[in-house]
Amino acid sequence: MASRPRRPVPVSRRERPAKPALSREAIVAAALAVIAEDGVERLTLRRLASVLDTGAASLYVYFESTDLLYAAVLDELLGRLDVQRGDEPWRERLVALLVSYIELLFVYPVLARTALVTRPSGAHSLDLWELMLSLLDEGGIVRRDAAWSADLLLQHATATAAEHGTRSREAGTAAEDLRIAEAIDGISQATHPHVAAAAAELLRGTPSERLAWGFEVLIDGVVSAARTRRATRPAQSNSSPPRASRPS
Amino acid sequence: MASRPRRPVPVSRRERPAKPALSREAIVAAALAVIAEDGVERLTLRRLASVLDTGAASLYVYFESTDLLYAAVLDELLGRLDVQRGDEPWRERLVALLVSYIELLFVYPVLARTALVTRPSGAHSLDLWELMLSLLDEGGIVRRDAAWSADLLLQHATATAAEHGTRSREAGTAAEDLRIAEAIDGISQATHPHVAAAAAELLRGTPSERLAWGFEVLIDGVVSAARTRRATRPAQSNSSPPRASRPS
DNA sequence: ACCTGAACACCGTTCAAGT
DNA sequence: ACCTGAACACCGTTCAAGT
Repeated sequence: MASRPRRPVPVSRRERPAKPALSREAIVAAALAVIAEDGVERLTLRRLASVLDTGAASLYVYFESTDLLYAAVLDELLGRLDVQRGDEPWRERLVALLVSYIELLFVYPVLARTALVTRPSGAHSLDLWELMLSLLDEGGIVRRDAAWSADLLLQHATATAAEHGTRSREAGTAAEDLRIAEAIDGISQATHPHVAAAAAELLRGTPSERLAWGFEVLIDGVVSAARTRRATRPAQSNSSPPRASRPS
Repeated sequence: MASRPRRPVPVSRRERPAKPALSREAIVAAALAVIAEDGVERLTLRRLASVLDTGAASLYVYFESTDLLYAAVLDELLGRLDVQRGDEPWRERLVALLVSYIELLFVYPVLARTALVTRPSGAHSLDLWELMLSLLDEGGIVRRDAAWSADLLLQHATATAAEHGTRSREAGTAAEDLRIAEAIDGISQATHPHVAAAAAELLRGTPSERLAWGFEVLIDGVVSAARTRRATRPAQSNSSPPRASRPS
């Protein structure tokens, strides 16, 4: 071991190229390495740039903002989603897909929070949407409802991951639980009878029980809404109204 | 919480006292002033401290973190929520309440994003929960479902405000729309037939149409789930399982 | 066109030293 | 206990000057 130099001095062929060429793919790959090494909270432009042996400014050639970078990283991670399911009914497969999605996001709450605002639009997100829409189609949900339903289900999953994932990871979880418990203790039976009565229920259930319940409720709602619409408005027009304007 | 009498300002020579005493109330009031003047994006500890003529460190005597401060500010804003409704049926009043809530949060997307992680637990949030639970009770939703349902409905509203409020306010909205339109244009009919077919539907509808649809679906789901549970598990135990453990 | 160092304009939080 | 200035340890983004 004495003969082995601690650090390979520059040779003609470097084993680890000091400076890989920049590209969207290389940046995303480096981001995954940073996440694996330091956790997703440490994924900043400066940290990422230092791994790539450059300055943060260089990354702006490939991504207009950190949010778009995060979206690309999440899209890459979505490629790891295990979506293959056998011949179960559509509803079970849909729930399984959503659970996989949320479990993935749970590990990266920062990405979940960004995804709420800047949705990934890469190839793997497209695959996810395709699968969700095909499952809803299998379930007999009409196309218009299917599009909005997929959006609703994904938003629910993303928001739950953003909320829950963060809290479970931070040191403040115990303090947060205490704060909520205190708030509940202070509830007056006289002024807030329903909250007082429901307090125990609010804290009840495991996260996965609540998650499963939430998905069932959403899917029930989607099925029920689709049924209602079919019954009351069978001749719904499919012509496109003008592009949606956003409320100020 | 009874309405506090307007603070009798001691008539001194100063029109604007240079240094009001610090307190949770004074800090929240100053935060509302900062928001009104500079917008909610400018609500930082440093900015807030400068309005209060002190250093940011002083605020830590009253709030452990910015998130808890934001939660207190949002709770105060929830006091402005117009919740009085006449004798409409529970469902209409519930939707109206949720729409009011979301319209409020729309204006303060930063607070909405924080509320997703650190829920306000002040007096006005308690009032909101009380009203929601009483409406669900009126709708015949059993207690356990009511608690989880209120949570689901509020999370949906908060997440929608966090997502949409931000986007409509930022300069990047047009760029974001363009990005999505481009992603949709690039969809292959061969590999993603359902997405291609649903693309138009995905962009359709005004925000308020989608919002209304979402609430209807959620409430349908809640009603449907409650009905199913009543039918299939009438003798559900109310004993408390051990405190929920969070998935790692 | 791509890349860079340096600068710009900020952050939240902690802490020793006051009162 | 409350308050403070200063420091600590960072941020994302822009821009002029390179190649």
